[in-house]
Amino acid sequence: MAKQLTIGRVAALSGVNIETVRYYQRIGIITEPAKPLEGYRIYPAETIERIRFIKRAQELGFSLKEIADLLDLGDGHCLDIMHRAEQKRDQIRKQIKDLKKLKNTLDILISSCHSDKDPSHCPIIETLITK
Amino acid sequence: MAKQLTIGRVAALSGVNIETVRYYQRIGIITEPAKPLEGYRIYPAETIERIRFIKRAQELGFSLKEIADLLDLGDGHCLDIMHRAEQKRDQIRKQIKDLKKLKNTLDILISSCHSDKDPSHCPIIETLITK
DNA sequence: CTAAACTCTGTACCTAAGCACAGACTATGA
DNA sequence: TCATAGTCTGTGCTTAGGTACAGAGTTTAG
Repeated sequence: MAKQLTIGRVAALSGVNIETVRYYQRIGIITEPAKPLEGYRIYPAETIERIRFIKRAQELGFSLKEIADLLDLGDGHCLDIMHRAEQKRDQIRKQIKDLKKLKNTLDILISSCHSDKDPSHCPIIETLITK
Repeated sequence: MAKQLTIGRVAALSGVNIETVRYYQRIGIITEPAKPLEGYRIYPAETIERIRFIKRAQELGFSLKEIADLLDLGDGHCLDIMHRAEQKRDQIRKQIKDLKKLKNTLDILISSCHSDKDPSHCPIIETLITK
């Protein structure tokens, strides 16, 4: 019998831990094949594609929940998908903005240390305490 | 008897949930006063300052673990504190860089949708599937 | 004095994205 | 044939930062 796609092979071929495959099944983001009366479950090759899809979408910053939505959209209209991507981009934009503000604050605090010559008095701690 | 600082007042005055105070005690980031033989625990006023410190440091992007370290540094040298702040700034810098890259990728994908006139074929899905 | 409000203690739950493992079963290679 | 390796099922643990009780005791305001 030719090598069938059991769960371990699916995991190896898609580059994830076997428990991750099971986890994806539990949360319903991939389908668990029916268990044959004897032997192990056999997976269709598309499962591997699907897991790779999930992993790449994760790299784009999508959560598994969001990816589930994307997958439900299935062969939906390009406009829908684009809309999700735009929302995600807006989220990321906002995150970048917040982080820049944070960095700015830290920059100011750090440079106030540089200009301070007394080692026992720290402008950062000062700022954290009084406000 | 004048109003004593019980846990509920500490929480109210420092602007956090009462359970948050208990949580901070559990993880050892603030000290739980000894329980008197009768009555409730009474907190020193410094506890309020400490919680405010923690909250402000959180706003600067520090985790509770990192804040615990900061607090352990106590009246440490300004240079040490500055060093922590610099490390945090570097982390944030990297985060910003990663997010920008992500945004860039999304920008490209989104604009490829705009230029595509077939609604049943989506360049984003295409990109996620094939790679 | 009594009811309402508060505290204490311990435990369980939440999200997100998995990882670990025990015990039973099954398949495969030599 | 038999050891090794893989699968199945169920459950519990992880990080981070909390929140949400229940049930018992305590304090306080009216």
